[in-house]
Amino acid sequence: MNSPQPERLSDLEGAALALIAQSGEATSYQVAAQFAGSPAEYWSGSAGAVYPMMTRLERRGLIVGAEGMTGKRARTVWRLTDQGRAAMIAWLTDAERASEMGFDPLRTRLAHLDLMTAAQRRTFLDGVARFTEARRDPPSFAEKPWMQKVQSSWVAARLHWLSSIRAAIK
Amino acid sequence: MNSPQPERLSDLEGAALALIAQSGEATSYQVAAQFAGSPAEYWSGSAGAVYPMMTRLERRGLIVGAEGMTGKRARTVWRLTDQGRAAMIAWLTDAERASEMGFDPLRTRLAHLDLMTAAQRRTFLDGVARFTEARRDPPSFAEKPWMQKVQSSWVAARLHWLSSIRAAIK
DNA sequence: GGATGCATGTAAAATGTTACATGATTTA
DNA sequence: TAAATCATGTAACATTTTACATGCATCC
Repeated sequence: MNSPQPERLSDLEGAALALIAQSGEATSYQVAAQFAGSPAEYWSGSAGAVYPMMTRLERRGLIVGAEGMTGKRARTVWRLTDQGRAAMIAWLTDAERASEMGFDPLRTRLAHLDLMTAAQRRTFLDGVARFTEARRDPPSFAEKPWMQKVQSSWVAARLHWLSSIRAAIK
Repeated sequence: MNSPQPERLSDLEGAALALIAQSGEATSYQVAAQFAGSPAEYWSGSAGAVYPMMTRLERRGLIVGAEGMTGKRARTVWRLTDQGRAAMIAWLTDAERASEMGFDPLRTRLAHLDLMTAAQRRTFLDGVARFTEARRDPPSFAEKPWMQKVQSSWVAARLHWLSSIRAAIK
């Protein structure tokens, strides 16, 4: 008796709605800039992905745009509709989805550690540990001090994982 | 003085070459089945992604196909060329790429924990811990016992990360 | 011997990347 | 005021998803 099944949000869409919710409103450019500035390289934040996505979200009734001006320049400022907020919260609190493994470039490679020579393996694992360590303090998070903690404990957990692996293949 | 720049492999392509290297040869179907059977839902292993990718890899000279038969059915069996093996090893041993954050559905949501009510937050974090715990022993890895260890220590690291987060937001 | 699932694909549509265009604003 | 950068997009292209087609093998 309710509408056909309001297609579930992709993670890019969910994250975009969440970003709008954070400040109440945002332009496509601002959303794209947030993605681009994330420490996760996965989120490219390219205009070609974000601008069309926003008009899709509008068509689905999840956001509404207000035509505005920055100086002499036209622009659209997006806000969540009630539907959009509900969809965002459903996406955000989906614990099952949140526990999926996602895409992990390290894990993908670990599955093929046996294709490396012993020397390559050593160099590789050392290198990964060094690069991971360097991520402890990325240049973001000015306004979210607790995200600093999320980040640094992510690094700690990864380094711990790496040493378990070293021990296991020894 | 060397060729234009042999475009770098995507992670899907790198992983496909590595899968072929594991057994020496494989059909597109077998590669797709490996992706589909992975505990990481990210790798869909759909035919529409894998079959065309294999012909792309062939055009790039990284694999060669031998026309064969299963009973009365035609099929193509792929093997790595020397170039393909070199490209695969370069992809596999790239420590910098391996240390990227990739796409993590949990981390993406943690960045917006402040949009949840306290009760939602509790339910969410409990749920994630339960679902993560359940991944300790996935039904794969028959022939790679050490991957079992990689998996279980991944779970341990994640649970540890989760409890750091709980402590931080308390 | 019909239904179900395995194996090999292709086609249409959605999504994302890369590259460009264009005007406004800031900076040197 | 010229050059650089910010802001707002669009277009062409590549990739991936979803859905379908088709023939073989197996099982009931």
